[in-house]
Parts: sequence; C-alpha cells; structure tokens
Amino acid sequence: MKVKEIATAAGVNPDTVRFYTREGLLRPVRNPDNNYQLYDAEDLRRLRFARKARQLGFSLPEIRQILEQADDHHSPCPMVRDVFTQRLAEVEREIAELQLLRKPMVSALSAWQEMPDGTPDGHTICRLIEHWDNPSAGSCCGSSE
Amino acid sequence: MKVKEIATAAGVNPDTVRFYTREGLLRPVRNPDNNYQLYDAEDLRRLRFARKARQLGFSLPEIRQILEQADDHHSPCPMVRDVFTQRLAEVEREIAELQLLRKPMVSALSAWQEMPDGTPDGHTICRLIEHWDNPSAGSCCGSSE
DNA sequence: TTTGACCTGTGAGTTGGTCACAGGTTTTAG
DNA sequence: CTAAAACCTGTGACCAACTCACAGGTCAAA
Repeated sequence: MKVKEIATAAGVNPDTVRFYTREGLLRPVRNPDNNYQLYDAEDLRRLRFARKARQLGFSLPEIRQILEQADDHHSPCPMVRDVFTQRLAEVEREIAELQLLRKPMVSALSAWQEMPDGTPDGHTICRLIEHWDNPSAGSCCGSSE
Repeated sequence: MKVKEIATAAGVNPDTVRFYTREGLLRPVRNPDNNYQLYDAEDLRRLRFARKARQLGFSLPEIRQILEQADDHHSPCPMVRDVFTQRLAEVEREIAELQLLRKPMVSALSAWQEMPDGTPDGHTICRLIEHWDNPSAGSCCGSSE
C-alpha cells in the first residue's frame, strides 16, 4: 500500500501517515525504484491501533512504546495497564474540573436570562469572571518559576 | 511596577506578562531612561481578569477583544455573554465526551482487577483499545481532506 | 566596584498534527 | 506518444499559550 491507500483505509490524512512514519510508529519499506514508502497490513493494524489509543488520550511516545514492546514479543499489556490507569485518573480529574467550571457558568447564565433581555446593568458575567475564584489552581502548583 | 512585580502580584510567570504585553493585553509605559516596561494598577486588573478568563476557557484573542471594548467604554458584557454561552456549550460537550470515554475504561480496569494479579492472558485493555469504537468521531467529521 | 538580580528582545521548544512548496514519478486520457 | 492530473518525496512553517534559553544592558546593595 502506498501512503494514500493506507490513509484512506484508516480514515486519516496522508500527512498523518507520513508524520507517524517519521515518529517511528509505522515501519514501511522502500521501493528502491522510486523511493516510495510501502505499507503492509501490519502497518494498517498499527495505524488503527494508534488512532484508537490517541482517542483514549495516549501520547504518541506512549503508543510507540506499546508498539515496540509488542514488536519485542513482550506483552505490552501490563505496561498499557499502568498508562491506562494514569490516563483514567486524568480523565476523571478533567471531568471534575469541568464540572466545577460548569456550575457557576450555568448559574451566571440563568441569572442573566432572568434579567430583562440582557440589559447591560446585569453585568453578572463580567463580574463572574472578575471575581472568579479558580477551582483547580487554588493552593498548589504555583505558576512555576 | 516592573515585570516581576506585576507577575508576582498576579501569581504568574514574568514571561507570561511579557507575552501578554506583546499580545496587546497589557499596555505598560516605557521608562525612557532604561527602556523598562512600567505597569500600573489597571494593568494588574487586566492581567488578573485575563487569567480568570483563561481559566474559563476564553482564548487570548477573545480576551483582548473584551478588554478593547471595555477601553472604548462599551460594555463588553453582551459580547462576553455570547462567547460565554458558546464556551459553556463546549464545556458541556467536553464533559459528555469524557464521560463517554470514562465508562468503558472503568469497566476494562475492573475486569482486569478481577483477574489474578494482572496475568498477561487478561489482555482486556489491549483488546479494549483495538476494538475501541470511538464515541465522538463516529459518523461526522471524517478526518479532514 | 563588583556581584547578583533584574531588565530587554529574539528565537526555539512543547503536542499532534496540517498545510504549502518544489521537484520527481506514475497513471490516465486523448 | 505525450501531456496533464494525481500521486509521491522531504523540508519547513503554522496552530495555542505559554515557557525557557541566551546575550547583552541596568540597577541595587555590600
């Protein structure tokens, strides 16, 4: 398969295929005649796996690691489980943070809606932003430096 | 105030202050003697506002727009409300997506845990990834091109 | 006066792609 | 047979919102 073929088969942009190849996730062989990259069914599986793992929030280096371990005939799964566990924790943290964000936003908007047609004296939202006391960055993680 | 002073007062990195200044969110004056940037209390308010708006998910161009409208003595709030409404919708979409992500992750991990100490024959998670049918990117939005 | 902390601007790195460009190849149509 | 379209190649720029590194200038305290 050439670049566009594997890209179409996996439903991604050909540039993504080239990018993943540069990043070492795919291992095509070269056609010595024309220097084209040739992908096989295994590359297609790797590409599909990579895309799915990306949707789950794995980074490209993590995915490369998983694929390399599989290449070495190690079961990558115990390692995957660790990354996966971390990733789940992140997802749950993100959900919690967004919900913390959502609550006052909803209150502010409904307060706004109760006012007669968005009159500018209802500066609820500007005030909300100005007096926002940040849910996540409160105590720890002090702005680097 | 000099860069480090305003940065400390707002709890951000001095480079962020310089960056926001380059981006036009802050408007310091120059000390002609030494070419230093001098910030006033108004800049500090703008900086704090910008940081809070960032936490709410506003982009820097949006924040700049809001600040510019306020400079022109327009109430920026009706405009803010629009961006804010969009942003709330985004937040809710993100929450829904993450929850869709979380559910099968939790099932996979608990299935894993029921197995005797992570034996490699429980390839639940690798299988989960390989057979992942993507919650959000399913029908629409076909990979550009 | 010297040291160290600060200031300046510029440029590069981060992540995961996407796009543009210039030049070579292959395929398709006339 | 040939010309154009469609594809391939590598390189490098671009997105957001910073962060960091670097070289050179300035200023405060010891």
